[in-house]
Amino acid sequence: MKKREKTQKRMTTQRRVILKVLKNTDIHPTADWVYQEVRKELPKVSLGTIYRNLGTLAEAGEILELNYSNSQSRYDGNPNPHYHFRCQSCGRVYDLPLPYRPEMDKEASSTCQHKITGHRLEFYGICHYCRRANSEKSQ
Amino acid sequence: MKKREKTQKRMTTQRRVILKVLKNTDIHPTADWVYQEVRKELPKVSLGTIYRNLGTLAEAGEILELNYSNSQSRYDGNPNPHYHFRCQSCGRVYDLPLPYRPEMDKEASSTCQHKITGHRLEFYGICHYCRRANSEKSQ
DNA sequence: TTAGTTGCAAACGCTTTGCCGAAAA
DNA sequence: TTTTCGGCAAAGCGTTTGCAACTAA
Repeated sequence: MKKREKTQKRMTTQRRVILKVLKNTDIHPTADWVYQEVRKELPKVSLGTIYRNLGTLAEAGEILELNYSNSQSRYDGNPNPHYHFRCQSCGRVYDLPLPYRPEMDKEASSTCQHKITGHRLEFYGICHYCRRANSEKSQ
Repeated sequence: MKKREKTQKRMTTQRRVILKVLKNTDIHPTADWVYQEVRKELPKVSLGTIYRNLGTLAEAGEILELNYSNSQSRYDGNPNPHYHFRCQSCGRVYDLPLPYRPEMDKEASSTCQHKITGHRLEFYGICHYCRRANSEKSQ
């Protein structure tokens, strides 16, 4: 029951380009990758602006921040809840075409006294790209 | 089927105390909390030693590193796969008494070409402790 | 006009690492 | 004796923030 932020958000050129970049890729990029892309269009943009806007957009529910793992966050232009696969070899993140299961929250709620509002599920292993690279290497 | 590390690990006083501290709590502490606890017994221990040993123990499969979220890692003295609940208000992590579901890996595998070896599932919301604190505050 | 936003650079916080003396085996 | 490990402090790295100028509304 958090009170809505009072400050209203402005649609700036920078925010528009950042959002566009994110909506047009499915690689779940890091903040730095977004920075490099946005720079192609707005050469003077700063990394601080990228972070600030990614935060603003995530807070507004327009994108997802995938901050599993304590190294870098990755961002997803698709804000609908869905599951991911993360490659332990290269770090890439992929979407998985699995149905989202809100009933798991209910099941979990019945086992404890916490108020459960959602869950995050991430699979890991070796991605098809790295598997191929490895089998080529070992030949 | 990862190849065993060649270098053999020594059981030092520091490592023993760190492991003991972790096995005797269920709060999924941060490295710094472990540091403070270990210092009560070994006042000269350094934070670097804590981090090195937590890494070694996690690699050896004796503990789990819960590095969801890109802030601080938390550590779990129970190395068996299980699910957690994280409070979005205070950051505490709790175990959930839900059965672990290895069959989800098979189901996910059938939807893609990646080699899936496991998954991590974390529920979130507001913990019972914070709920109580909030309702008291608003009275 | 005015309150949110930007670019810049410095600061931050957690974690890792290099060095050398200490201690397991 | 050999080889890993620990204490210390500095470095690393992704991210955040303070500030003055700028700009959307």
